[in-house]
Amino acid sequence: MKHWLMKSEPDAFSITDLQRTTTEPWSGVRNYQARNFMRDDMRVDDKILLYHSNANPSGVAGLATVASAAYPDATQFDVGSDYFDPKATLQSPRWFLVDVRFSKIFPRTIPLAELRLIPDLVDMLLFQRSRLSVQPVEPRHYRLIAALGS
DNA sequence: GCCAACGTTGGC
DNA sequence: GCCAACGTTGGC
Repeated sequence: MKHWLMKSEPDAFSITDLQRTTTEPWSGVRNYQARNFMRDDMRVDDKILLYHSNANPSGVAGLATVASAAYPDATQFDVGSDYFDPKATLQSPRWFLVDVRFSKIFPRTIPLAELRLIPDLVDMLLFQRSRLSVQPVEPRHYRLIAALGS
């Protein structure tokens, strides 16, 4: 099983929103590397750290799981959507997503600034690739952060 | 709101 | 294929 970190801006879609909808198509990812992780490497039941960016504070807000295999992101075909992509076609979709299932809200968000101070997390990809919104997480990093949020 | 980091686009 | 210009992300 793989472990992931996925970001959302809580003003747009927070972990509380995910709790309410239970399962959500993770639409709007428009970065090729992030797409490739979802399309090629994610499996149902993989574990996810849900990260809030542009938040107060930014940090890991809770846990989720992968709830589907990858499939085309419908918003790429929707002219009215912010995520519309004129170069995408039904025959050859450019953007893919997975469904994400709520599992837990942390009692408090673990702030990025606090994660940076934890010696066992120094090699987390999050710190070097701060703009990658879907990224793999080492199992030991996942376990440590999940424990912090319990 | 500022700005650094960095991913993408497009001319050549 | 290189790289400058540009746009976006995201912390603060």
